[in-house]
Amino acid sequence: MSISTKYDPASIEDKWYNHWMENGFFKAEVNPDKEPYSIVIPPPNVTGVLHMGHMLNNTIQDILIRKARMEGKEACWVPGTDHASIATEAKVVAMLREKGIKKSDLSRDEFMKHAWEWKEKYGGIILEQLKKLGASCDWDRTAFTMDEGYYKAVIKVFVDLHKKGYIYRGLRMINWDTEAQTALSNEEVIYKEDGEKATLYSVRYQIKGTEEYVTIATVRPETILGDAAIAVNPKDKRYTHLIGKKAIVPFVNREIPIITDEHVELDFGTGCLKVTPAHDPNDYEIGQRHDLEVIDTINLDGTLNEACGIDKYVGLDRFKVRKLIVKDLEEAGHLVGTEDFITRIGRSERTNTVVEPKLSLQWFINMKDISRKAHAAVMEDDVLLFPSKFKNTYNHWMENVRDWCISRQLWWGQRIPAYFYGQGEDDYVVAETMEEALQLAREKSGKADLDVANLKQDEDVLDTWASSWLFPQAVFDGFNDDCFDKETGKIIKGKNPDLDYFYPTNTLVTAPEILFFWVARMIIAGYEYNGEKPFKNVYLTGIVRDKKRRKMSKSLGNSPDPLDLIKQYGADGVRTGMLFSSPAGNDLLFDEKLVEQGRNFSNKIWNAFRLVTGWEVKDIPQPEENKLAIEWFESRLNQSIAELEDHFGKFRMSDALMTVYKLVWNDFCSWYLEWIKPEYQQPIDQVTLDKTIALFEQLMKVLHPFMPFITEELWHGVKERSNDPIITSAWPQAGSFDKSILVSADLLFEITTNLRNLRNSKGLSPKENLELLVKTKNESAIKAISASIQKLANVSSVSFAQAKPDNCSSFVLGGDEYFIPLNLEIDVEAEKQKLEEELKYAKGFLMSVEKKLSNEKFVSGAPAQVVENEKKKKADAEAKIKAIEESLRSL
RNA sequence: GGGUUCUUAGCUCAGUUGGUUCAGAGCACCUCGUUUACACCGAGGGGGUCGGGGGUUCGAAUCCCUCAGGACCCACCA
Repeated sequence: MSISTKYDPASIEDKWYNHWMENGFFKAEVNPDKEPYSIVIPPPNVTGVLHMGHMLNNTIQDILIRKARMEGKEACWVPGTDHASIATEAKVVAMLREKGIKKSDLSRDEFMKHAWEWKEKYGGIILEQLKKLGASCDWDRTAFTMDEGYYKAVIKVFVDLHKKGYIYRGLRMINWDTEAQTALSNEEVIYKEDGEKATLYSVRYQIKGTEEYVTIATVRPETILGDAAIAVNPKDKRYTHLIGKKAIVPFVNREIPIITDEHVELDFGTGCLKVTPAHDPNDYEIGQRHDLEVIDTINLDGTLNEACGIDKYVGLDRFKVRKLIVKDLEEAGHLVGTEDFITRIGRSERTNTVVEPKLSLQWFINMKDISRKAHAAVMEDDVLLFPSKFKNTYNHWMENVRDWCISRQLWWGQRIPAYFYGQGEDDYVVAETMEEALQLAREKSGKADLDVANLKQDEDVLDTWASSWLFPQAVFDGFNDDCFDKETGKIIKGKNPDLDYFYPTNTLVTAPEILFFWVARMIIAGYEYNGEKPFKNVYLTGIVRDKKRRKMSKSLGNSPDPLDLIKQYGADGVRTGMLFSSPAGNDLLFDEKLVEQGRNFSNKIWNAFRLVTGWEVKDIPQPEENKLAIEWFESRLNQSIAELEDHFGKFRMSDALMTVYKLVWNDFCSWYLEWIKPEYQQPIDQVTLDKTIALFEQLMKVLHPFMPFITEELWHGVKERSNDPIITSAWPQAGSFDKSILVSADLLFEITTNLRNLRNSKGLSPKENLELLVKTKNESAIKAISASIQKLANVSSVSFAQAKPDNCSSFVLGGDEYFIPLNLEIDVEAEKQKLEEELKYAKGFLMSVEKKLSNEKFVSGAPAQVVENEKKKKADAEAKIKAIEESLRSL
């Protein structure tokens, strides 16, 4: 045999991927004769690189799409990338900085030119990497969320939602990233799990006209200069006498009122809260309730401004000022004390800077009404979440849905199509183009002489999610002018064949982290624009962690390079490795050993192939036992396929793989092949070989979605079939199976195992021939499998006996006794002990069964079937006990 | 603080409506084996009483209560 004993993935993976590509097997188009099956990829960041999370996620998608393709569906997997405005802009800014270019020195157009250049250069690397994994995406459909059509779709939706009254502009306290200088949505603010160390400062404020002081506690003393009030709880008796009086802000000597508000907690700090409406969300709300002045003392870049009233702080960073002011307060005698304090500081997901609450004019989508159908869709199982536990989370979020801040103070993204023609807050119009805007502006302002020069487009761009939430429609060009009706704000059916055919998509595979960021919003957009869900199933993968349960991250250095892994273990090995340990909805504890197991599995398959294709065929009769082996494996295969379908139906991918894994390794390799394998260097009969190859082909098919490369290679290895690749072959259907054959084979396997065990314990070589004598009431059952017993257990003869011959070892199965004559000294004591242990167990078991059966309440209360089963158990146990006792007696 | 959820062999997990020996799987582990597809292998084996306690029931890993310990989501105390 000249083929290597090791499977070498590197030598074939590119070959087959190119073959699939060249033949257009990944392409999907409208085909009325076929049922569509579509998946849209969760678009990775355009400048991102492949990490383990992508590997898991895309492996699952590829499995689903390949299976659907084999099932004869028009399988369409749309790939794409996301422009990821903050992340990408940050990268571009950093790149420019390295070149010595400041963003602030560039015009918007110049910056965008750099950004596009960057995108062209680095964008899409991640998609190339996905090809190495075997991803069978329809690459001709590759989408980008800033493509021209996509860009227009986003703008159309903004205009439409504004028209429908869902979009509004408002002054709100938002999360401000002082480094990226943009607003962030709540979801983009990260709080460290255990909080962060901070210092809680106690500062005293003098009460006007007295020598009395109130002491407040704060972690942000730099905001003192923006204080507008001191608040106490109305129930707090300690301060009742101060209510209505004025306190004096240190240094600036502003007089601020002492007010009461329920928000203040009695037992925190001193019970006095300084209220800084400009720099704290809660304080802002208190300010609203009490009509307090908003004194904004912090600039967009995090430095203090003139409003703080102290010249020496102006222009300094908030954290520097904090240090300075603490020192100043101390010197002035206002600092009463400090203590260490653990608090939860919000940081920007993208830049990691401490988020500054900031009042600012931003654009929002009012979520309450627009999300109603999307909420119901999940609750009523129109959209299914896997695992379903996320239904609760989804429900909770949707019930408390908050308005979505969609403006970002960046350049890289879809620019908000709002055009201002005056200084007033309301002096703007929203339109797709400058021309339309001009017309609208003339109408709204009543100034017919307005021209383009008088219009100023909003500088901000939209949140990235405000583009990716349209992904399922936009990738099929669902907002083009033909099918998107601007009057009704709906996508009309019958105008876009692609969309009509592939939408709604079937399954979305993504991470739970973006259930609200993305999934919920896509569902909202689906109902808003198509009046229909964007996908039927949502499979939520776990997070890939290392074996210590730490999240994989660059800084920890615990994340392997996926491409290295593929090089080392093969794409199929990596795919199966990832899947071995990813139960639905649970985190994947990644361990390279899993990938090793995947590689080993590839090798096992490879060697089964070598065996099956290595025999010489001769015109000889088919051995009796081979017929049984084939019948048995056919039944096992059908049983396994049924099980596999069940797992797939429930999105239990790990279990699905495990079913196939065990079928191949245990049933096919360990039992079937040993069963039919000819003696060394002996030929095989034609019938068995043909059947075996056919069975092997079936195995390759069920393996193909999991392991596309090796299965394609071996599919072509067993037969010349240039125009008939496995990727488009027909998925096997689960046929019926003969239960009696499975039962019969189980007995065969049990006998074989017992005999192997005997050899093991007696130190007998597997090569040594043994004889088997059976005492049974059902000789025909043994006769049916005796040839197979001889083959599998290396037994020279199987015959029947009425009593135990001398010098035998024995075992008991069911009510039957099996004797193996040995030319050895039998250790009678050991045999006895073994049998007595079995007897003890059997008797104990019988007792528990009898106890149940003698319980009248059980017999009358339990269903007839259950009682019947107990009776059978009793009879079986009795037969077994009898056989063991006989064995013991004859020792 | 509000909510959701989990705790089954050394590890990662199955265990559908309580009842077929339901206590399972894969990996790991131990013993033996250089057998003629594969040592990236083969054969065999030992491990848990289902987080603790209480209850319902003829019967509970499976239902209820309680305690302990995780995880996640939301909100957030200056």
